[in-house]
Amino acid sequence: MVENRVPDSSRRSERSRRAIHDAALGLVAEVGYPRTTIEAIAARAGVGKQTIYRWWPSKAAVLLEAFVALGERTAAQSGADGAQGIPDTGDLAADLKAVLRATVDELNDPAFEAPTRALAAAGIVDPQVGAEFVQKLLDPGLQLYIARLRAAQRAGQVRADADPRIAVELLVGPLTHRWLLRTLPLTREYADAVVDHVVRGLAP
Amino acid sequence: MVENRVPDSSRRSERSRRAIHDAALGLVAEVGYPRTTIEAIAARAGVGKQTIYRWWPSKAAVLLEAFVALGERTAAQSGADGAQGIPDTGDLAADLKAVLRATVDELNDPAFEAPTRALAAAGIVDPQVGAEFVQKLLDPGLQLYIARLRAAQRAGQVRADADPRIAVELLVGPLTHRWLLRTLPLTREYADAVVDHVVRGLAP
Amino acid sequence: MVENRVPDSSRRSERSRRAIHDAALGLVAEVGYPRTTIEAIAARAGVGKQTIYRWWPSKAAVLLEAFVALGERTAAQSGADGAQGIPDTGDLAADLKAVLRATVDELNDPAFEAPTRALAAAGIVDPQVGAEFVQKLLDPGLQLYIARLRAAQRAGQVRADADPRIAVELLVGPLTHRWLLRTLPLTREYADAVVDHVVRGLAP
Amino acid sequence: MVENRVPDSSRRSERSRRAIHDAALGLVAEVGYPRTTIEAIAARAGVGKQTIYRWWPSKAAVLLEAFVALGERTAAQSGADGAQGIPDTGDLAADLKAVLRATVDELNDPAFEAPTRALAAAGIVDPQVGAEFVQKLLDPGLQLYIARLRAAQRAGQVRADADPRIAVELLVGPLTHRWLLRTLPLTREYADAVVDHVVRGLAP
DNA sequence: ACATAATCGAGACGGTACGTCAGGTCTTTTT
DNA sequence: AAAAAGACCTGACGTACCGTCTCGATTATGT
Repeated sequence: MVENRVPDSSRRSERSRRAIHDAALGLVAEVGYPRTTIEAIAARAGVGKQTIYRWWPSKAAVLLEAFVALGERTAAQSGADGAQGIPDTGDLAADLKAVLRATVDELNDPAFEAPTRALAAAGIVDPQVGAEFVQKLLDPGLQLYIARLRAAQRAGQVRADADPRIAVELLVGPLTHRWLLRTLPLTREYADAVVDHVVRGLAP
Repeated sequence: MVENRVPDSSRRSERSRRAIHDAALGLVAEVGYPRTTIEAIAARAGVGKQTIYRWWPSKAAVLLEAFVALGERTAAQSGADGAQGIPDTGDLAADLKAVLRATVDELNDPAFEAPTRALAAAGIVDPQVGAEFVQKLLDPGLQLYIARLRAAQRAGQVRADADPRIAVELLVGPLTHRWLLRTLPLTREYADAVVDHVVRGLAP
Repeated sequence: MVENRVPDSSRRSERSRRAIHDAALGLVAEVGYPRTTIEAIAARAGVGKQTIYRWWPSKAAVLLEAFVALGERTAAQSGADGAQGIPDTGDLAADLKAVLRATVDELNDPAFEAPTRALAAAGIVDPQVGAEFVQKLLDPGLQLYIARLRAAQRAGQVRADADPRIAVELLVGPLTHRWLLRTLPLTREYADAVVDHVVRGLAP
Repeated sequence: MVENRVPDSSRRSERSRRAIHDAALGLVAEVGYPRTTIEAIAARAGVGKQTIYRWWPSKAAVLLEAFVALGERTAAQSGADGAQGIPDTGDLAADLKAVLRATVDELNDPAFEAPTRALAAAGIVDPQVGAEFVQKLLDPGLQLYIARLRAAQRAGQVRADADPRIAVELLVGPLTHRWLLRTLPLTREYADAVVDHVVRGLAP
């Protein structure tokens, strides 16, 4: 008979969790993901190793959670105003360009780049991690595009038979491709070009 | 003063190199990339560890070379006829669909999937590896698309001001996105849909 | 700034320590000292290598401790009666011969010979090891001789101005010399001859 | 059937042999015996490793030969006058003290100490090496003592029934003991004390 | 208010793999 | 044929982390 000890999460130390998040993010930024070890995270967080193993299944899971938490904190701080959607000025191409340019800037920001790359790579190899990565980090963003595209559809700017989920990938896929594989530099001009092509393809 | 001993590659054992390639590919297929250790590769190849460290900078480099060599061998075997280009039946969409469907099948083939994912992930994290990955594995394929798109341009089926390099990414990016991040299943239908959208966007 | 992590010896596993002792002694007896590797000791003891590196500075230190522990166990077992001194029958030469003959036998016993030679050799080269060797294994024995010689001095059988510490070396040095350097076979007769000469030289 | 290739020693390069001797002695002096590797000897001597393996069975053998050769060169240089024997002034004790004091000085000379200790230790563990060590380095010296003691016997200063070979060991053993095991500092006074005791024991 | 039970920091433990070093053999090219 | 050079297989080195485990020392309820 297996014990299957399930820790009592109501007793969990919030203090330790935060310390672990911070240590993980700090280490990834400083020495890179592969050299960020659980041992080092524990040491820097002033925490026993077991405390990490008790609550997370893998190093990637720790970093993923830390990253999500960071995102939430940042979002909560900057936007008490509410959920940031994609603006709707009526000009679909312009709206998409505005958002994708911001995405380009973010992807080129070293502070975001290192952990994001690490998580993406981990998710590519480990489906478990990948699923969480997509669900927690990627999907929320993509939903906003879908909403905006649906609005454009209702406004008659996009063909009615186009599947918005596919349309998002037409926009985001090329950007991701360049960024992940570093085929060519990821620029705002490139984002604009992608939007132009895609919007033309979606026109009624 | 740095020593930087450079081994004499003219004395290199071709026998060992091949054995290492085979061992690396075999192990990745059997136990997966992360559990493929240099120690195990050496043992299976009947080779000293030093022989690996002497000639390759990392596990990823070994696998990459092995994979490229495998591709070359396969190509040489199947196509004594010559370089496989993308067919040109005059119908751009149909031609692209044919090739991308084959790509979808390949990406869904477990035999190819494991090592390719591993290499892509390694390349995402390590620019060195990434550059080689792109140059050796990705680019040759992309060049074929570019050639076909240029032909279409000359035939007046594609807008003259469209940049073929960007056009390729519009096609390949979305596929890659789905495959790498596993957002949704990668199907032939999806490939067709992508082609349709992109070709429409490229039309004069 | 040096880290110099000192392990907490109160948490040390006595089980492992004993297993390591046994493995070390066993291996030295079976394959000899130079082919007794730390790796093999760890494997045979069912212990991680780090557990050895954590507590001992060198292979020689392990063997030395194991040998001393063995000696203590043997002594505790055979002599609950108490400390074995050198007998004092009143006849100094006879008493010394009795003990030195036993020493000769021990040195000729293959079970003792191999590890003792190994430790002696290690101590000759490494002063650290040598000091411990002398202190733990050699000195206790020599003290007994000194005590016996002092008694003989008080009994008027030895010149009052003779230094017992030097006298011991006159006895033990020649034996050690033959044994270590294998100049000639080490026999009981030789021991007797040495005693005779030395006792004559010490006579008042 | 074993090949047992015996190299043709008439073709041997005297140049290489000397270079190897020098390299071995230099390295032992600089980094100590254990860290003197065959690889390093070959590199410093500008010689292929095989050249060493071809002519010597072990590292110890190389050093031993180098050391003997050095001794011969030194002897040939200083004493064209002839073989250095032990002086015979008629005063046995004084003559022995003179020689043993010189020995003490030599043993305390760092330049001699390192290689001698290394060779002694190697010989203690490996009988092959030990035999050569005794024969080439130790015995020649001891023979001189034996000759001097026989002369003293003839002169009636030493008991006729004393075995000179044993007498030598009574003299040399204690010195060796102290030096090898580092029980106490090896001083000229100690040498004198040993001589006094031994000579008294040998008196008729 | 306190007993009791789980979490916590700490870190020793059995392991696996790392990347390096050297050993001794073998092959190639030079002398 | 021996020698210089050095690649090769082997095996051990000492280190870094892994994930598990035990050990007091805090908490943090729940009676």
